[in-house]
Amino acid sequence: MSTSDETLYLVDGSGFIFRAYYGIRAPMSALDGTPTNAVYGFTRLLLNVIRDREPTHIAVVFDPSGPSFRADLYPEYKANRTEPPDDLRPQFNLCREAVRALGIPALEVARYEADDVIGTLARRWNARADSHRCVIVTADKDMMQLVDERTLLWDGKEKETDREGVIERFGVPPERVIDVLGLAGDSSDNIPGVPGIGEKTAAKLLAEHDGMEALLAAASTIKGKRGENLQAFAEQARLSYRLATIETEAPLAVDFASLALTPHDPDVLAPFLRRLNFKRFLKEFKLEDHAIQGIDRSGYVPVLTLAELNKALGKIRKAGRLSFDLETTSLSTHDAELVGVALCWAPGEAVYVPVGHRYDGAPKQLAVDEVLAALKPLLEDWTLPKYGQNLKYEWQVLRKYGVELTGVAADSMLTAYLLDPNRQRYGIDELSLDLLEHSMISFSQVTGTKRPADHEFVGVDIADATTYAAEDADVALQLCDKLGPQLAAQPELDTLNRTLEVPLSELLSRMEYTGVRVDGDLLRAQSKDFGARLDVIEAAIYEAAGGEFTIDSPKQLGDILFDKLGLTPGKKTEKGARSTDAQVLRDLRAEHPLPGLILDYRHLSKLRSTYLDTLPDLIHPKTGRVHSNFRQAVAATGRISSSDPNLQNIPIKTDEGRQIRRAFITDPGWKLISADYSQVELRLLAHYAEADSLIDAFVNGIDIHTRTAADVFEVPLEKVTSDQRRQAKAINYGLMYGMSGHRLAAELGIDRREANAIRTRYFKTYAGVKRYLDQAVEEARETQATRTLFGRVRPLPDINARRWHVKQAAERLAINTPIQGSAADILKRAMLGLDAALRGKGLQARMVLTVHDELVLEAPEAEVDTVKALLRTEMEGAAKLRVPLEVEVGVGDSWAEIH
DNA sequence: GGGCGGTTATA
DNA sequence: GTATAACCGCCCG
Repeated sequence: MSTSDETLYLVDGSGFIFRAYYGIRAPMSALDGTPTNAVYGFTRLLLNVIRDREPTHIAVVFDPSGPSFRADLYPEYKANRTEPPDDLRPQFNLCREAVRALGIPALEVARYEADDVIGTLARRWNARADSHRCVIVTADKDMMQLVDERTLLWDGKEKETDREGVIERFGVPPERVIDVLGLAGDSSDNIPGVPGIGEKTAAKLLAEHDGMEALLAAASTIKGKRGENLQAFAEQARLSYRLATIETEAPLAVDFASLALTPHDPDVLAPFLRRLNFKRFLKEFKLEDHAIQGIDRSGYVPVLTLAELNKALGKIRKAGRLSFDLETTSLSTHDAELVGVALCWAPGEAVYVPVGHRYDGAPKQLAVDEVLAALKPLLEDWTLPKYGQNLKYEWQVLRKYGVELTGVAADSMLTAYLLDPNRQRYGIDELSLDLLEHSMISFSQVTGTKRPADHEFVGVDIADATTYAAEDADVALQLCDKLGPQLAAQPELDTLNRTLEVPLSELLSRMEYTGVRVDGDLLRAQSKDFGARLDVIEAAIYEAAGGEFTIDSPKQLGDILFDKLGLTPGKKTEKGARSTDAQVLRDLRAEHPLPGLILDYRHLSKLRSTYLDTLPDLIHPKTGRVHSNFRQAVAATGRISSSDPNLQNIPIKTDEGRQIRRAFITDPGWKLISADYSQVELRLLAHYAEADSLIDAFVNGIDIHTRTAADVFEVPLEKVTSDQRRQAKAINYGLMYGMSGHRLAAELGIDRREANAIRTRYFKTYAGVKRYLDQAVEEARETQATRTLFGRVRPLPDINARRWHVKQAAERLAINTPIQGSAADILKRAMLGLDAALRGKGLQARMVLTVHDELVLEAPEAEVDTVKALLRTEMEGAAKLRVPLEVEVGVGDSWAEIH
């Protein structure tokens, strides 16, 4: 075999995990949220070794989990080590996985530390042939005792340590390193050594004596305390010497051939890197598009004839279930035309029915009408369970074609969301990768082009489209099959899925489809007006600043304010720059005219760019309406979010902003009706806390902040000042967010002592609130999760974190999530109840917007009174709490007229 | 063009 | 102090 010039790299695995952990403080996490900073740094090191150092052989050695033989010699050995931090613990095994994924042998020997295994291997390796070299990759100085002519240390970066390096570091050659450690001890390993002797002294003494034993023998000739200690602690020095000695004859059987460096297997490495979200490495290895053949795609068949379609439908009927996915020309449902339908009835068994592929040489396909006619009975059969991913979209497209999808058993996206609402994304690709460990074929792999654009699927080859589309339906089914049992194991979540989220996705599909009417001309006119005002402010800003600059750049603005004008900087931004946010600018208004002008500019500019200039372009030409996307699997608390455009942050607080709501209108003869819950979150707090005084106020319709002020400041209700009410309001809201005393003080503009006094009085009056806050945190600690009134669960992995601020943040979630989440559940229940009532009565009225505690409907004028009554009943009856739920309803021709 | 920091709109 | 979405500038590849 090979005999010359081989180099073995031995990596101190355990040591580098800690170094990577403390070296990379930036938060990083895998797809499932596991922290990965240490794994990343560790993997980077391994890559550096392989790429830059070109080893012929390599092994990574880890410390065993149990105690080493040294603990038998000395029970205190390494007894000073603290437990690894919580966010490091899960990374140990991931690092071992990383080693395996790179095709590198990982070694671990019970009762022998990594040092011993490395020492043993190094000696045996060098004994094989004169030409062999060994490089120990470590940052541990103790390893220096192993250095010789053919063994050197490397720190993983630049520094190499040979014999000269050891003498430089310790003042003694490698063979005397153990003597130094025996005398000086090693605080990191809890090796005692001799009191009063450190490394420098040890080296000095050893220069005069031939080794530690010789020194100890001559101890009586050394004067002073040092000599006394050397005599008194001679045994301790000998013990330390033994502890510090790396065992080079550890019992292990290693075939060096198995340590030869082999190329990694992309089928192993790619999924690992994906799971850990190491995009950088995927790129470096050019593995971005590497597919894992986790799912067999051979069962995917295109369907081009009616006979084939009917055969597939027979299989679906026989299987008794159907997962499907629609391919269309556009993600915007009002523009979407069917291009094909994927149908799957069992894992791996799916067909793709193209109906609209147009390209040179495209085969004749079934007509969309005949396909839908054949599918309609199945899609509308409520006894045939349907599955899919984000069926909210399918509902809309099918509705366009006159098909009313019924009998949805599960939506993989919603199921995954209920089981873990903390995920960042619920795309089918990621769910597949993460939960099925299957990498789906990407659009780019199918088409060779980057991203799907409108109409692009039309030109995709049917064979490719079959793979792509059928896989979507297949994976959705497999996800549902995998997650379904997990959901069923939690009855409350299962109920939420069946009775709340799935029906709601259908309702949201109708709301999106309907959209809301927006007066584009009005917005454009307002934009013009704002533009003129902004021109004036802009000129004044340049005047005040003494020159032109990019006002929208916080960086440039900061330079002007704090350097050029010399104003007093306030708080810092996250990255350490001087903040120019509204709070800072308000505080600076007394110093200079510029900050006030910037505030005015920002206000108008924000409104113009976000609403006035954007909304008119989002009015759909066919409907004259804006169709927002109501997203059901985004907010970890259970709220619905809105995007493209976000209609949940339309201004209301300022008069100028509120004008924008004048553009939200409805059709002639119709009215907008808005209903919002009055202080639903505070009512939930009162309910949870069973706080009598709060409950009493809600029951009797007393203003809750006034009541709180009366209780806390010990004055009669009618004597509460507006300032006291304002303070009470800040407390009530602050508590729901888990606010600190420090922040309360800042909020109220009082000092900490006063704030604490107010806090104390509050908790004395509302002992139940204190009890709730404590209980919420306590329960979260025990269950590592928090839940809403209706059983929606949010895992809180950080609730027992070691790091104070991390734990603190989780505690605030434990307090706030049940409140915000229960409010979200209640609104969702109300939406479904209201929808059922409207349909039951055959009314034309329909929901158009949902804004956390508010519902906006449009209704023919004749229905307004009925709808108002239904809104009250359904919203107030959506939950039975210890306090009544109250709803305020308003009617108008525009959204601005209502509140 | 993508990603991120800073800022601000809402409940 | 909770939950979002979206804009702009700026730096990067």
